[in-house]
Amino acid sequence: MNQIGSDPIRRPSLFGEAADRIRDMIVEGVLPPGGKVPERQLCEDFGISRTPLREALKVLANEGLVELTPNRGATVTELSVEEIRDAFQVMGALESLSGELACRNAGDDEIAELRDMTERMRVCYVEGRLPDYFRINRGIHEKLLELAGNGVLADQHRVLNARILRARYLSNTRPTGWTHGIDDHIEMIDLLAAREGRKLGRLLRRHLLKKLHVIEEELGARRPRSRRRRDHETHSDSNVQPRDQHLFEGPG
Amino acid sequence: MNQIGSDPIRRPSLFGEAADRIRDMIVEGVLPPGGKVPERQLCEDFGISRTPLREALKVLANEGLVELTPNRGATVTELSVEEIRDAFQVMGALESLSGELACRNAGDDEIAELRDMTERMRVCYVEGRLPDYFRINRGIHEKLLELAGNGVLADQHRVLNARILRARYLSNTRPTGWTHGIDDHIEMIDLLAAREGRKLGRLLRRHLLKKLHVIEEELGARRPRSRRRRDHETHSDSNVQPRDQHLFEGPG
DNA sequence: AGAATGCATTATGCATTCATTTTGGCAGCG
DNA sequence: CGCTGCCAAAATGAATGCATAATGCATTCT
Repeated sequence: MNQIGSDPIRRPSLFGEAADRIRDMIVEGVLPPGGKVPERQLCEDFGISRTPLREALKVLANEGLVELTPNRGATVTELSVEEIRDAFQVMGALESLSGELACRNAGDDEIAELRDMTERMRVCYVEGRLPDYFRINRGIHEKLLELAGNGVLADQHRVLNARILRARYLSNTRPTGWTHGIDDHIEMIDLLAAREGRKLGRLLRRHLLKKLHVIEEELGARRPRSRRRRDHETHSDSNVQPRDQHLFEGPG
Repeated sequence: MNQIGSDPIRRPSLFGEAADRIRDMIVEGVLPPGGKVPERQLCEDFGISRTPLREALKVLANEGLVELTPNRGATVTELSVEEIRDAFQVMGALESLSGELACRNAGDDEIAELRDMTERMRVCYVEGRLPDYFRINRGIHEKLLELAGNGVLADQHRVLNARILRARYLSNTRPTGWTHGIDDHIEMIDLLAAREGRKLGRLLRRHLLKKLHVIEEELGARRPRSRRRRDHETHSDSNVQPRDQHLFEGPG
């Protein structure tokens, strides 16, 4: 995320900080889905007045993390299985584009750097160091996004990422089906080096879909903690929506 | 955009209205790119105080329409050729997904409705009624988005649409190269009826890219009214970035 | 004379205050 | 015994006030 020059913009603005912190609290589940956002409480915790905090809430509402109901304050948006699926579908499209663009813009040195990161991630994988694994994994995807060189894409990705990370924290990510990630990432580098933009895009999409299915199984196993009374959406725990599989795999 | 029940949420909130109005003013060019947002002035015009208006500005900043610099207020973000290209690339990915999902969810009646809309649009085309043409055109894309049944996608689309509409108003959209739209739309319906999701997705992407090229030519012809001193981005007016063409057309 | 500096004005960010709505509880009634 | 309407307390939305940083201009120094 390098700017052109040295950071010309800093933001010690209270509302920006408040937005970041509340966003983190929502992502990490400190503020649970469906719960009210304690405006007064947060004001005291952050040591700020209501004005900047309310400005932050407006932004978060626009990002889809909280819901503002007139005269009834802010509540953290629910995390339905459908919304998680929706978010992953969109993220798949964004990452696909990210991969295609990265294929065009990446230099050999940057590809080498990514290959190195992938190798390091693989080591973390075999050594079972999850935090480092996730950190490098995130770094790789961010690097691809940076290589894409599309600011608008970066914006959309960042906003959507918050909504998706919520799902991860919600399902508490036990490393189920955690195995597929490595193979995909190795293939990513090869496709990137071969400048196979469209194939890389499709791979990124499938990669993301796998993550979705892992989370769906997690949530299906431990039962979606909300609105499961919508029983017309028969969520059979064994076979989770193969139609999406078909949709995204598609004909090669 | 039908909700499930009757609209449970309305928002007579001042900040929401202010955000919408300022957004429109920016999109329509009333507030020119690079210009300052006259906070005081708008407060008087809207008959509201500074608080809700400032909240609206925070939201618009998050949408990328204005830029907030600490202690120096809000300025309308510049519209560089690069950003327009970026926005269209992302929009291409979103509409592509929209088409794929719509292919899965559309019922025969809805396809018939879309075919009817397309036909009416074609009539407006041959009769040269531009406003109606654009209105129906927009309606078709919105209908596809609705059929996609992905709320997150709808959100992202709506936000990005504002940034893209700015470009259209900026280039003042003379109907240059205006002809291709019809053929594409007829093909869309056929692909939709044939449930060719991926092909429809690719078509929507190409369709959007055509629009981009039209705008790029408009802007290239009448010279990008800002920051053209960045001459390392050689914008040859004749041949506008064929690499994107290749990127998005791709191998069938 | 041109440029730099200090002062006054303005605008911005945040805190505080005010009006309105919602909510919880209680009394009255069915 | 349960339900409805009313009242008080809390909370929310918006307006205003205040301290600080930025802008414009006049003065002064070189």
